[in-house]
Amino acid sequence: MAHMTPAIPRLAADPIAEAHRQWVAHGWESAADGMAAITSLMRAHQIFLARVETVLRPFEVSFARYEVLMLLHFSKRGALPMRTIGSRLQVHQTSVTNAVDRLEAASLVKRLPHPTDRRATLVELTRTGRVLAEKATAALNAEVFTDTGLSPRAVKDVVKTLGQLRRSAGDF
Amino acid sequence: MAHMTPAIPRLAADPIAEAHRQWVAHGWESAADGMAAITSLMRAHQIFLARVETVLRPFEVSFARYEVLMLLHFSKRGALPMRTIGSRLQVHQTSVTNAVDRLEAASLVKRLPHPTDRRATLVELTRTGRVLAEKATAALNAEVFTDTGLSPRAVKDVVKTLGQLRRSAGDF
DNA sequence: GTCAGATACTAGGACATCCTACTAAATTTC
DNA sequence: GAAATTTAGTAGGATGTCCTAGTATCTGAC
Repeated sequence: MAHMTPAIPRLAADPIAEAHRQWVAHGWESAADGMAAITSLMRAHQIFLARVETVLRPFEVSFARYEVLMLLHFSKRGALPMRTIGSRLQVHQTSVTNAVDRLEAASLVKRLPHPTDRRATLVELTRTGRVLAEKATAALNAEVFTDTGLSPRAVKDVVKTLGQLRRSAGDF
Repeated sequence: MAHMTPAIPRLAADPIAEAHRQWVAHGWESAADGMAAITSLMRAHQIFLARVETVLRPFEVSFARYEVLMLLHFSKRGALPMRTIGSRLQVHQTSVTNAVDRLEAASLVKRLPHPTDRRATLVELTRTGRVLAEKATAALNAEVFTDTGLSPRAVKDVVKTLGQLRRSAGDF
C-alpha cells in the first residue's frame, strides 16, 4: 500500500526562528519580530486550512463554501444577497460568485431574484444545503475546533491577539 | 479618478465575535473558541498577505517568490536544491517548481544541475535576484514588518502562541 | 424628470496551493 | 549485482483569491 509519507515532510528546526536570527544578524532587529509574526501567521494558516479541508473533503465542500453555507444558516431567512455575503466574509465579490456557482451546481444553495432590487441576487440555502452545513459543522467541531492542539487559555489568547491585529488593520 | 472605495468594504461589527455567539447559541460551547481562533487566523492571514503583496508589487514578485529568494540569499552558496526549498518553506514540491519557473523567467534565479545527484536541480540566485531580494526586504521591513499595528509585546505574543500552535501541529 | 455617479453581479485572466501521475536516478534489499 | 523501493522534479488539473472590465440598475444632484 506504499507511502504514508506526508506530502510535505516535517523539519527538525523551526525555520521561522532561523529567519528571525538572520534578520537580526543583518541588522534588521526592529523588523525581526514583525517578520516572524507575519510569517508565523502564514504557516499557521496553511496548517489549519489543510486540517479543515481534510475534514470537509467527505462533504465535498471547501472551507470557503462552508463559510457561505454557515452564513446563510445563521441568517433569519436562510437567504442573503451576494454582496452581503462578501462583506461578512471579507472576500472579494468575484470570490462569492465563484463559491455560489459551485454551491448552486451541488444544489446546496439557489439563486433568487431580489424582491426589491433588480440588480441584486439572493442566495438561498436549500434543504440539502442546510443538512450538509449541520453535518459538516459537527465534523469540524469534533475533529478540529474542539481540540486545536493548544490549551484553552492559549486558544483564547490567539483569538484576542489576532482580534487586536485585525482591528488595528481595519478589519472591523 | 473616481473610486477610492476599497475592493472589500469594512464592517461595523466583528463577524468572528458574531460567529462565536452563534456557536454558543447552538450549544457548541466547547468548539466555539477553537472556531474563533481558526477563523481569526484565516482573516489575519488574508489581511497581512494583501499588505505584503502590495509592498512587493513594484518589485514584480509575490510573497511566495520572495520567500524563495530570501532562502537562497541566506544560504551559504546562494543555491539550494528544489526539494530543500520546499522543505524549508513547508510548501508542496509542485509549488516550488511553479515559483522557480517564474523566478527563472524573470532572471532572478537560475537552474543548475546538482553536482553529485543527477535527479536533483540546484536553484541559484542571480546577481539581479540578490539585489532585488535586498531591496524588497528593505521595503517590507519599512512598510510592514516594523509596524504591524500591534504593540511590540503583542507581536512577541503572536510569535510565541503561533509557535506553540505550529509545534503542536507538528510543523517542526 | 434627467443624467452622472454609485452599486450589484458576472466574465475572463493572473497566481498560488494542493493533488495525482509520470519519468529518471539513487538507494536498499536480498 | 539485479530488482524493488524511495526520492527529485515536472506536467496537467482542480480550487480559491484577487484584479480589471463590462452590463444592468438604482440613487442623488440639478
